[in-house]
Order: sequence, then structure tokens, then C-alpha cells
Amino acid sequence: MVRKPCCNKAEVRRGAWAIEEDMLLTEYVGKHGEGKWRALPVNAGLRRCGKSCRLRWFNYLRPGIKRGNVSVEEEDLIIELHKKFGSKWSQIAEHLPGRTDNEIKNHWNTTIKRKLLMDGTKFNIWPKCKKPRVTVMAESNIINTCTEIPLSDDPKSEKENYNHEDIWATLLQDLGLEPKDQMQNLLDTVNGDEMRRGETSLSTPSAEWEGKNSSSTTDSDSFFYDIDEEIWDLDIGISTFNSEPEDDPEDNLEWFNWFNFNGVLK
DNA sequence: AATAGAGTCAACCGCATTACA
DNA sequence: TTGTAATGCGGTTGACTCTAT
Repeated sequence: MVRKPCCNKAEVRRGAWAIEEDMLLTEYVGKHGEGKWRALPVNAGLRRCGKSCRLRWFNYLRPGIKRGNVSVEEEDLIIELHKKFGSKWSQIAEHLPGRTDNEIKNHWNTTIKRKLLMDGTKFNIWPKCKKPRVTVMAESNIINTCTEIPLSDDPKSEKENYNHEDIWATLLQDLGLEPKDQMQNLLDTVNGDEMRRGETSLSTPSAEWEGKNSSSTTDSDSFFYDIDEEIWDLDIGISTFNSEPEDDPEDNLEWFNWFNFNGVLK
């Protein structure tokens, strides 16, 4: 069944709003109030889709809209609220007077997310646990969990451990994701080929990295495993490392840099 | 000064939910 | 109770701006 379009696309204007259009919309809503968006364009003399009018009003023209840079306090609040609500931008916006859900969403996607990646300790996104930390990284998603995976001193035997189906099942369970196909949707853009380069150890991420950066990237507590060929076929990258982020804040930045350098992150 | 790439943000799209006849 | 229209929402796109080379 085909969804009926909300308006005739050939007849409506699209793209940036002109000042005259803003004036017409503001005047109309000022007289008649919000609502009846479908009928509004005709009544107000606008060649726009009703949805477009509503969006323009709520995100730009509505009185009380706060424009300009997001303050540090607002940013902290957004981070707190995102922990609580997730990507429920309208709910988050309710707690930030004058800010729109669209603005908060944009700010999160362009600014906050990157800051969180660069300094997970500062923003407290890393789980505080002494177990090995398992991080699944995709272009736009990061999920952290603490999974009980036995670590041994022998990288070879450890790799065998990681190849076991049960480990994979435990990991997915901890992440709250059971079937593999769910993971595929979430993570299908990860650059697995680049990560596979690390294979059994990330002591020295890559020769290229060393060449581009003068500082040492040695991290003797880090391991990187090709968990399962089938999983890699889904383009999923999983790294485990047992160093404590609180103990070594540089570690987070180093990992971020490595992922970023290898094109795993957007 | 020109160009490419990255960052930003307004606007669009389509699905989900709500309202109403 | 059901079907349809209206509205709300989150993800995505693309144009514009900024910055580095």
C-alpha cells in the first residue's frame, strides 16, 4: 500500500524560507494560533507544505527561541538527559527552555558526541568496572559493556577463547542485543577491514600510525581479537581491553585516535 | 587566492502516534 | 471499534560556512 503524500510536491516551495514567507507565517499564527497545519498554507497564502510550516514555526519563528551557542551548563544537562532518555530529543528539549529538539539533536550529533569519544573519563561514559571492557564501535554508535571474559597471559589460548560461540552470546546479551541480525543493522557500516589489521595485538596499531605520530602508542594491556570470521563478515569490530580508564585517561584518547585514524569513526 | 574537506544546522522524509468522525 | 487525517518525532540530507593546505 502506498502512503498518500501530505502535499503536492510539484506545487509547494522547498528549501530555505524567505523573509516574506516568515512574515506571512508569523502573522497567521499570531492571529489564529498554532495548529491546523495542513490548512495553514492555503489560508496564509503560503506555497509550503503544512508540515514544513509547522517545523519552521517550532524551530525558528516561535517566540522564546534561544539562539546562539549552547552553554557549558546546557551541554552538561543534555548529556545527563541523554543518559536518562536516550535519543528522545523532544523530551530532552522540554528541560532546556528556548532550545528546540532539532537544535539539541544537531548539537549532540556534531559536537557532544565527538567530545564524549575524546574524553570518556571526563564525561563518565565508560563503565566503572575492573572487568575487561568490551567496546563495540560503529560509525555513529558506541556501546560499552563489562563482560566476564576470561583473560589469560597467553595470547594464543586467549584468542581461542574468543572464538567460542558462548563468549559471543554472552557479549550480545550484555549489550542487550540477542540475534546477530540486529547487530548487523546497527553496525553495518563499521570498517572491519582496517580493524582486522590489529588481529591479535594492538601494541603497535600500525606502521602508518607510527609514521604519522611521533608519540609512542604502546599499550601492553590492550588486546584485539578477530573473534569470529562470521562476525567480521557482518563488518563488526570488537575490541577488548582491560586497562582501567580512570587509571589511564590517555588510553581513551589513544583508542579514539586510532579508530579515527583508521577511518572507523565518521 | 583557490580548493578540498570538515563542521554546522535548517529543512525534509517517512514512520509512529494521536485525534476524531 | 475502525479507518482516516493530522500531528509529532527522530533520522537523514544537503547547502552553506569555516578551516587547513
